[in-house]
Amino acid sequence: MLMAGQTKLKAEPRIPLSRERVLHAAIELADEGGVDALSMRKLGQRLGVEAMSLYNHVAGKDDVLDGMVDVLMNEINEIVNKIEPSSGPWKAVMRERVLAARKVLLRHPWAPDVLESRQNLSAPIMKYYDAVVGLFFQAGFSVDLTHHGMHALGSRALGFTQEMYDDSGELDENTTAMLEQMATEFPNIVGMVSQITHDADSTLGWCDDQYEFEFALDLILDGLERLRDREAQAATAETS
Amino acid sequence: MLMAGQTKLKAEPRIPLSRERVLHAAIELADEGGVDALSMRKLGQRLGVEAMSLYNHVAGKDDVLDGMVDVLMNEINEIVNKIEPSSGPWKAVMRERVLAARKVLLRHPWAPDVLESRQNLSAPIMKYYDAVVGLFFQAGFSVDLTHHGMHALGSRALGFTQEMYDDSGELDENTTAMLEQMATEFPNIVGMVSQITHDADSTLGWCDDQYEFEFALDLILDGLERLRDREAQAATAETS
DNA sequence: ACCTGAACACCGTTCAAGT
DNA sequence: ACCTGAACACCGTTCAAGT
Repeated sequence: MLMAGQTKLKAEPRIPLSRERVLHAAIELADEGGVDALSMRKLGQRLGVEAMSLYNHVAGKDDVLDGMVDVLMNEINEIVNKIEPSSGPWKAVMRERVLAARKVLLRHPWAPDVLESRQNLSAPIMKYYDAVVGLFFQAGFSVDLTHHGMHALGSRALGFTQEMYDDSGELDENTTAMLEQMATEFPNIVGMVSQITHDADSTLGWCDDQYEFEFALDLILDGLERLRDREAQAATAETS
Repeated sequence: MLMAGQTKLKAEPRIPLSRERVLHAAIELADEGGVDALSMRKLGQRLGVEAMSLYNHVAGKDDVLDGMVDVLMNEINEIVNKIEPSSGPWKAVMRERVLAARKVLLRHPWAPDVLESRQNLSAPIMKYYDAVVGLFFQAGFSVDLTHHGMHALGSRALGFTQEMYDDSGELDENTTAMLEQMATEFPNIVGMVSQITHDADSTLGWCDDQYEFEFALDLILDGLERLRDREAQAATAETS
């Protein structure tokens, strides 16, 4: 007899909990506040439920993190698999794939951290790497060179590298004063930074992550291609 | 009057606490049990003191982690600075430096994690990078190319890369059976792995981290050198 | 100046209890 | 079958109190 009143009072928590809903909430939480903001208690809170209820749909926090990666990788796989492997030279295709994956990853700042922290052999990740390996094969790379290439690319194959130096720092009058102080201690770095910022129009944000990523990616892909051609050349020389 | 008895009873905790002693104990703890095993409470326990006493010598846990990195980097700097920059071709010198740094890092499994987790601009790290930048300059690299080269190397300049795939896995009869199952889902990876392990003498540990690291390092250094030479060639062509 | 104990605000996870 | 509340064993850090 109170049914009407009940549905009116709280219409939100009608959708039943599920593994998928938990994972999506976890991704939202991490997108907003970073991986540190993700706790089982906050996750439960966001879903309008006690933290302990989550354990009915998820094995524990590790399982949540693994699941988040799988959701993300499925999203990436769906996108990169639309790229036709024979739509152009192998390098262009590889580039397009990697940069498409990167685009997705950039929307999820927690992804590099989480990806690197786990021993990752889940199906969606394997599926991704399998396609990359396949692309090398199709381009005539030997098994060995493909293997080394995968290692050389490392996390770059997925579209990211953990940046060691965050140089998005603004160069206000404070830091420029500090630069002079540092000039004696780190003459080469200071020389490099000051010359680059002087040449550019803007003094802030003196390097472009995207550009640097593509530079290194091309460096590696070009190098691998050269090794492939050298290998092929050596093989034909042997038979002649 | 009880002094003799006191010194006999506990002779160990005579050395007074200090920032340095805290940091070295932290490194020991992390070396043994990984970074997760490092807590302020356990750190205090190891030093025979209440956790809260540490705060007299250290600002907090973040400061401990920063300090650990600095201790490590000082050790590395001391070693790599013994390498004479003009003792050979730039690439050989760079290689030797990077691999020497790597050797130290390999003794501290927590280092990659901690290094990547902090926004690192401390003096010992800057000192390290400054020497690398200096080496590029000395080898005739332009400011821009040096800059891109630093980014391309990334954490590799320090001697490590966060491995995405840990393939030290042993291939026992269990996993080989699994491989066949996976063959349909990940044909390229399975093909690559099986062929490589078949060619090699041993079926376990089918790749050598050190070899892969050096392969990628050489790939990048070779690529950078080629770009440097092309730049120089373009410059002379312009003047003639 | 240095160390301590109790306390606070958090964690992940277990378990018996509820419906 | 699913959710809850209390509890356990941990965190980092603050603060008043001791010496």
